[in-house]
Amino acid sequence: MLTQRQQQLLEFLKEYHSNNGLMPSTREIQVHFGFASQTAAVSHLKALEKKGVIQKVPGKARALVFPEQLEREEILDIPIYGQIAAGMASETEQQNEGCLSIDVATLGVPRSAKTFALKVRGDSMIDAHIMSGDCVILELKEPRRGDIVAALIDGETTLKRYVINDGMPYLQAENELYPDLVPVRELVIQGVMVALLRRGEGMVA
Amino acid sequence: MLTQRQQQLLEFLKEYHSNNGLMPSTREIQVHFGFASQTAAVSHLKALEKKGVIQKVPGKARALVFPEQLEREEILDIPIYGQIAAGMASETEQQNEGCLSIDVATLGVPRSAKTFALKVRGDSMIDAHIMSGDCVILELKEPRRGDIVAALIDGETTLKRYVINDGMPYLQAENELYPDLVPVRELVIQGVMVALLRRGEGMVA
DNA sequence: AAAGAAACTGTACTTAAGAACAGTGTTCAT
DNA sequence: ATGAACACTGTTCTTAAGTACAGTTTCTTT
Repeated sequence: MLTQRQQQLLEFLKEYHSNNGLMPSTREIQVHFGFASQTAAVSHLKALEKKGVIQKVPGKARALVFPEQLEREEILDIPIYGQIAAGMASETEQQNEGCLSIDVATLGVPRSAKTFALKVRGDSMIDAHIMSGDCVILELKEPRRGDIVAALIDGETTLKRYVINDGMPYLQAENELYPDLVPVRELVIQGVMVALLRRGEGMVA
Repeated sequence: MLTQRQQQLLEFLKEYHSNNGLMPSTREIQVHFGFASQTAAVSHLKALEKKGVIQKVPGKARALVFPEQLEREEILDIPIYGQIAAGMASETEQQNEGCLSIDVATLGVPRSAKTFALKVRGDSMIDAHIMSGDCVILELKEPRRGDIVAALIDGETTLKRYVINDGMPYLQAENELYPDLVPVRELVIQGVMVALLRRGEGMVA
């Protein structure tokens, strides 16, 4: 569909945008490709627009948009706080072990949601099909019964199911080998699981 | 950290950027807030930059960037082709049941990777902890032994583990209740699983 | 052989938009 | 009480950057 040259143009636009967070001007395109005339860049952009891979907003500067970009909701940058979220509530700086960037619509959370992620270690939630190594995305909100939550117990964060029995909240592991019910006194819920991301080379069980 | 007014400014920037795919000019900010002077917008932007929530590229038009945006890799828009990918190989238009937008770094795939997603139905891979309703993200590439793949069998796409026994490729379900080995003749591998996304309200098992 | 798209050159014009500078009034902490 | 940050007004200047139009050349494709 695109010619070779047009492909090159598009690639440059993507690269420039990715590096600088904004679109190049027609003259910047000109110098990048070594055109003697600015019009070369302009006509290429027109061709790209006609083929629908970019959109131009007339009259405005650097006003090129990728159509996909417009359809996206806001991208959330979800910090990964590590396997053990100990110190999260304290003033200790949470170590940021990278970031997950996901569209809010993809996650299915409200735009205003406060989210963070934890890497699961161990198999205490294996019966809920949460594996060691999975990234669990949590939202700061009130848990409802049956939710899977990250809770602070004895200075360590664990993932458990939040259940209510006779009005009393309990935490429950999803693995028969683990202590079935954790009675709850000083219960600090750090977040409610809203999504899970598993990634990896082999996806080997 | 930010004053009320500065928060309003930032929100406007985000909203405008989300809607238009580019940043507002200082004069657009001016009219939006009803300032009598363009300088009001300029000084607010300066304040926001000093506080580190935006970056300005001097001399360039509409050249405001959110720092998070720069750190992100390219965002992939992964189409969801539905539960049954029948017709994928044919010329039938793949129905696009939405999209997942995720940073390539978050996924851990090369920028050039051709990816798509399928919604899992059924529990044939439950022993690999892939649940019904999960979104499986697949890449178009050659499968290696042990990979989980989407394969076209009898006009229907199923998720199976790709194993090689005595040089012969097999497909294997990850559920004891299912036919254990699917002998392979006309094997069409549609994609290799590279990630999994589970989302939902209750995350109830 | 003609027509059309693709890939440019060259020049000129207009405006969108950043930048600079000199102020005013308010609040707020030292 | 005094400087400093905050939240503006008003004016001017400059340039960054889009737009328009008239060509040339080289391919295809019909």
